[in-house]
Amino acid sequence: MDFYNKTGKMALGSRLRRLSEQMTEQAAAIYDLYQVDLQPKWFPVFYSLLEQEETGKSIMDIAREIGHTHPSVSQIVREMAAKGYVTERKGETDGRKNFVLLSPAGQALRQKMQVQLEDVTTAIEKAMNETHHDLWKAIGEWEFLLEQKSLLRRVQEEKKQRESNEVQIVDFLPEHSLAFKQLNEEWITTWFKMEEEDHHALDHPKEHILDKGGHIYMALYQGQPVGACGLIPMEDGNFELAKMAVAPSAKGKGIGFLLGQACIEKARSQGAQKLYLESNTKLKPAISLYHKLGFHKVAGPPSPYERCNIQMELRLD
Amino acid sequence: MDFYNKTGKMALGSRLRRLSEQMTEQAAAIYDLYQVDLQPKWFPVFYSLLEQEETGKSIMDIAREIGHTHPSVSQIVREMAAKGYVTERKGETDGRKNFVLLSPAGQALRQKMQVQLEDVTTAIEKAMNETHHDLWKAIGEWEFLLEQKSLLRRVQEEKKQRESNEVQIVDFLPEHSLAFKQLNEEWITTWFKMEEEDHHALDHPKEHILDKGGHIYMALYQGQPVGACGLIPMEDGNFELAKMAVAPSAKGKGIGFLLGQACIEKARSQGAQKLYLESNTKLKPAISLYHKLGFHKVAGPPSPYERCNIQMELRLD
DNA sequence: TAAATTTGCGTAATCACTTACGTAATTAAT
DNA sequence: ATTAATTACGTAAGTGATTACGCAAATTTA
Repeated sequence: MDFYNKTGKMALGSRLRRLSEQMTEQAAAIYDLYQVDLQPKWFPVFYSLLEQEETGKSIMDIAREIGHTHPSVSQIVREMAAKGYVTERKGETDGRKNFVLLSPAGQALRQKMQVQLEDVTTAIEKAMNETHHDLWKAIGEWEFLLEQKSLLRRVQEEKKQRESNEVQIVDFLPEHSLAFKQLNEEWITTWFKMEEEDHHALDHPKEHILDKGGHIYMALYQGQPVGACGLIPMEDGNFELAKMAVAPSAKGKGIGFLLGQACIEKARSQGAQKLYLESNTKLKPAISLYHKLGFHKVAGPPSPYERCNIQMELRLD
Repeated sequence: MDFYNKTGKMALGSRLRRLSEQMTEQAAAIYDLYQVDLQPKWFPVFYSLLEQEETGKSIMDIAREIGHTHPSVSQIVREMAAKGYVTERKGETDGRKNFVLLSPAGQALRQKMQVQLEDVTTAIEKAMNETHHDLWKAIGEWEFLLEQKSLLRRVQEEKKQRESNEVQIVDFLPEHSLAFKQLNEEWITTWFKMEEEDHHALDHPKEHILDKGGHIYMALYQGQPVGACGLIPMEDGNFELAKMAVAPSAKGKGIGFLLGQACIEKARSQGAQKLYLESNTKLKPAISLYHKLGFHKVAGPPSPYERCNIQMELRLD
């Protein structure tokens, strides 16, 4: 297929499907050649039953083993039973189960298939010797890769990384005032309600944060402010990380992490030894972000905010 | 999938199918992630249309390019047209054709997909870097292999070779008399009718062939006689290859070839310089077997057999 | 120039799976 | 000891491809 040389890797799925369909079609002809009355789709079930257990295997056992869904196995078993190759038996201790066993006729098929399986195996192995890249092993590796981390997850990570490269962390400017307020109001009102303290800091960031020796970083994505985070000086010379907010529409770009990193660096450069923060355990993603940044839970001084039920800190030395 | 480590290579088809199904499922989720309103199955068609030709592409053009059947393309195009991503136009010079073109809406999708395609490609390429065996290239190689020679053909060859190892070529014994006659009668009566000469040779092989210095080989498969072939001395000191017969049930085991080889060797050891035979062009497989054995067409002396319309010979020196 | 064959493509049926859903049996939680 | 959740499995419907078939247009052959 020349076509797939042009599309590139993203057509991997389509390409695989085409190849597998070709092979299944050939398989049917091969069963014919050996006059084995077995449909290719039965093969995994049949093979699973060869490993004979006295009591047979339940539908779910087989499904799990061969990696199909149970309705698929159920249907295949019904078809095989109609041909007399398997017998079904209700579970004695567990009445829901349906134990499937190869019948004598099924056992006879096994004999007949023996030669076929050998021929097919040699044919495929000979073909494989003509290739440089081992399809069999490659499939195995991909099954493993996808089990570890789905393709979706892999693409999500790629997206996140690309987008976070497009995120700029900049110092707060007067023109960010409105965005700073809105971003914070948004998350506070979705989870809690605005408190007295919030209004002070959000309406007058210059007076309440910057002029007191604090700092504010803004995150810009495609030029638009989509995140904010403040450093507020504490009495002991350290800083509190506060007013961290990211627009919901800009989630998944690693913006919180970038803002956090910027703040940590700033605090360190200001000679702080610790970074402190207050949050709420309801905010799971936030807490896990703080963990990722290196914060850990501490028992701190009482907070002026009602919504605070967890306090964390990060040692900078 | 542990299971497929037990089944061995013959489950290659089943295994491929499972992997491709997993990937297609993931693909759908990925389109969702980028909010691209495109079904994974549309991808090959869509991609083919990106390579824009002013006039569009006909259904068959697309089908051939992406390696699907035309009904599949036809249906996908219908679905895409319903969403407004493509426009259809009847052929002007050829009224049967249906030219498909990406609509402006389709063009817009292309823009939107650009980033997604890049992310997916990098994700897959990164995953591929974690593997030792290149799935992409392996698939390409297999597509090529199967195009050259189908899996069925490969298995057939394997079967033939294995079975021909189980074929024994033995000298004629009195106990083979009946088989010798029946094997020959069978093919003669299916194609022609028995002639005077046939009865002589088949009823009394000893007198008409062996005692005159000729020779007969029998082919045994699983102990049963399934083929025969005679060498009849000619006046010029050479031999005629005749009475070659193989049971229809034993076709495809290379028996004819083995019998032919045995006869050729015998003739050579008897000091013959040429081997001669008479046949009929209706018997295509036989003629091609003779060619494979090295015979070529000649104009020989008139034959006593009515059914003879081709004469061949093989030089032994 | 008429008849036969080939080609393009749409519709319907089929295939080998899947999800969705329902029922009954078993196990866990309150 | 109920109630709730889980598990086993069957049936029905859906999915993305395929073959089978039929019609009409175009091309080849007689």
